[in-house]
Amino acid sequence: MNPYEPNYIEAKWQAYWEKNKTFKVERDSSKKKFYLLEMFPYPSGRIHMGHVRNYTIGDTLARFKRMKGFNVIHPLGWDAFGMPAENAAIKNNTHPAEWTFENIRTMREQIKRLGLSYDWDREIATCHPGYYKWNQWLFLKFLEKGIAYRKNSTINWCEACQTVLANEQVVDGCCWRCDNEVLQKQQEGWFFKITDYADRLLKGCKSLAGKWPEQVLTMQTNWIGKSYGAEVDFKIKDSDEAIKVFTTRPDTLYGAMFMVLAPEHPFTIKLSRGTEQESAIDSFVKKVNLQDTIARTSETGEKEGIFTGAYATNPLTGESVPVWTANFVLMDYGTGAIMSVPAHDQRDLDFARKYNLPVRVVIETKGEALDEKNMTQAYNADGAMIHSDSFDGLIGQEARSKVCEYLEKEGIGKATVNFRLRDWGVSRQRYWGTPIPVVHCDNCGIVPVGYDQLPVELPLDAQLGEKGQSPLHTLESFYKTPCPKCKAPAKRETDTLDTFFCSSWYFDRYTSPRQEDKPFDPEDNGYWMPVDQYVGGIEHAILHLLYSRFFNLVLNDLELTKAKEPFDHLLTQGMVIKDGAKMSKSKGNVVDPDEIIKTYGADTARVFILFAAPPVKDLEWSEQGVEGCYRFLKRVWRIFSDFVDEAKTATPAGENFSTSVKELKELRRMTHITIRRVTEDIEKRMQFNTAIAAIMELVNHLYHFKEWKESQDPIDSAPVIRESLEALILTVSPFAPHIAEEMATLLNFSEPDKSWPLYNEALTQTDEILIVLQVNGKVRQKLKIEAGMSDEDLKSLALIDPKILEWTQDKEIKKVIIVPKKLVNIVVK
RNA sequence: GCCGGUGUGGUGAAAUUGGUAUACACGCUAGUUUUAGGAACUAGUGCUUUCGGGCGUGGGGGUUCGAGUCCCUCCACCGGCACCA
Repeated sequence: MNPYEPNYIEAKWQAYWEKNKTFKVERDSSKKKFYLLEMFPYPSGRIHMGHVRNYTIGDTLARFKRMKGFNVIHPLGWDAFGMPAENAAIKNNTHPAEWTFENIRTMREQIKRLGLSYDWDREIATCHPGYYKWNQWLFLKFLEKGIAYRKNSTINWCEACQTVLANEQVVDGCCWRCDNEVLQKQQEGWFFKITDYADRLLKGCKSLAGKWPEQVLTMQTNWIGKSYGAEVDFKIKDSDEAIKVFTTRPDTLYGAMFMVLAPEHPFTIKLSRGTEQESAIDSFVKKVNLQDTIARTSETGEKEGIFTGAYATNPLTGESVPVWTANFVLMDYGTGAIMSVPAHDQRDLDFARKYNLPVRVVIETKGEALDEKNMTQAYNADGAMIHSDSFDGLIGQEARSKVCEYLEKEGIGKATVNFRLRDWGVSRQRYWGTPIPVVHCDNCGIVPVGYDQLPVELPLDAQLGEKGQSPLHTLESFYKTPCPKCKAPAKRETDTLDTFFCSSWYFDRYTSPRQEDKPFDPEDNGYWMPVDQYVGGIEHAILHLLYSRFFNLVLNDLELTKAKEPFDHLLTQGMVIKDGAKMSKSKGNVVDPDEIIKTYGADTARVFILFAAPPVKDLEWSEQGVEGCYRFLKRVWRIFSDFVDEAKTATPAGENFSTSVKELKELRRMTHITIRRVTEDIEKRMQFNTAIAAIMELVNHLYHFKEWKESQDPIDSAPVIRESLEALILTVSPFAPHIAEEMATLLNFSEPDKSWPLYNEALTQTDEILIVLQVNGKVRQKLKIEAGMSDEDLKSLALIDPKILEWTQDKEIKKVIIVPKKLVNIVVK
């Protein structure tokens, strides 16, 4: 037979799959569905190893589930709007659309060379009007529902990208995309009320426990940042107004010795008027405003503050407390004002010491009593309340509840919760995105574009500004439009939507990608959703994965979708590493997938990527490792070739087959053990590296079997060999589908033969089992015994074993522990 | 600081329920074959040893007949959050 020629085999099968639309699926309520999805790529130019890893993991699972009889939907599309297209367009003097579609063409071909089982009829590109029309449609629904709203606020601005960024898109004070420093600016824009969904998003996190990586759930939980506490009113002296504070420690209220307002708090300026602090406050506020927010909110930043000149009343002690303002209090968390309890909060203590403010201990410590005058470490653990009137003695949660009850009764406060999560800013001052479908009219204000007027098309004849400014702002033919309501001349919104909008529901669109009258068909969506298994990088732990969960809840409320969560199971794959660093162009350590495919074939690339590390771990690229996998596939091909003639016409050994030849029994056992191991490794553990290792062992065994057979008089082994080869082909097929298809054809498989093989438990058993004999927990002997031997017989056998006797003679046997089918441990003294 | 994760041969890794530590692969060594290189095949490969054995899963301690696995503690590295009241 011919040598293994991956290029020939792979081209042949890829053409076959394409021509026959092998992986096209339709809704079929008689079949159990499985939705397998990988995070869709940004068409950046060419695919990289990270993509290959992502899609290989997904494809292996998709193929496995298909063989298991599921109706598997496995789509791919393009996250096609976004900045890089604009940057490339400016650099190469082309148009973002041209650049994007050219990249899609290139990457699509590359992806096809990997032999991935996609239903290409469901392909989408988010920059296509047929897709973004529905972005706009959804935006209008959000507007109607009050989820989308406009406000003027402090926003994150990236000067390099010339656009606003959402909080989730600021990483360490820098732009997530270009890594330039992010500035704060006052600007009006569109926001989504993700904060309204904070609690439901949090509850969802709990429901996903065990199905999503714990790390991702923890990150989302922290990002949402729910804290339980109380809102308390501190009456301003000589005024009817009160300052509202949020605290997580109402049990320390008796120790609140002063208050601190954020410099931006309206009361900061207001309270200082008419006091001697007036001008000092003005210059302090000005100074803090000039401070960079990132530096201001870093823990190492110097705490600076100043007295406002005003006093308020501690509602429980009735004492007058001075009201300060300081740079470390943030306007957008809680109420923008805090009560300071220096004895029980480190920041407050540092501040009190710096400005000589009083300290009072109101929580009893476990160890040494605190020294109010000299303490430098605040005591922030729970403890019994002291110096707190009738509350004395109450501890922790109970203390906090009792204080809240009292506050509520007196009408001066209440128990409340606070979130760290902020609303999602979605306006982008960019060109290559979804136009926001509203019109600004001098008479009518903000007017939504009619549903029948969608899509508001992105003009393709626009010229990008030199610095990347969006041409929409200056393109009259785009923005000049009559008001949809009063028909007077008006101006279209020229900002576009954050591209994360597109990726927040694309998985819904896949369920009916060509639907023309709605974003997707509810029946299709109800059948296919949720995504059963989502595969992607951890970098979207918060961004895309949180936004999508939020969208899904809104779509639930709009009665467009039913699934409670969009992604039932999530697998976050590790990075691809070479020479100790993530593969990247800037590090110059990239390996081109095309080159690997050309040299070794896609099957080798796939097997290596799955074999080198479990999916969740980082994967170290190794050319030698790739060669090892190539060698493995060549070994598979060769052993198959050696046996194919004998096996071609045979009926595989089945239930009723029996033989007394030890080697044949052993090969059958190996075959069935392999099926079991591979099945469980894929299905229960998603550990493809050990699944492939198991197949390697089967192949090694087949070589040994062949060697044995050649040294014997001819025997009829065809049914057993056939059974083994079938198992080999089928178990290897999710990993290396091309070689598997080729071998299946050479063995004349029929379609039903291609379903996932079952193992026979009885055949995985041996007649003889190996028992480990231990003395005091140390291995001293290994014994082969008959499988049916009783514990008693085994014990006697162990005790008279000469090797064991060497260790037990002259010693008292205290105990003998027998673990069935595994070991005997003799405890001596 | 808080939360989460990781730590096993020369290397990537395995050990699923507390039961033979290092499966599978890479590399290396020797051999067969080959004009050579390569490839393929065979054997060996944790450390140590007085050849009985002893030691060995980041360090220390504990529970147990038995610990890579459970508990305590410390160290190193990675990731996230962080003046969040």
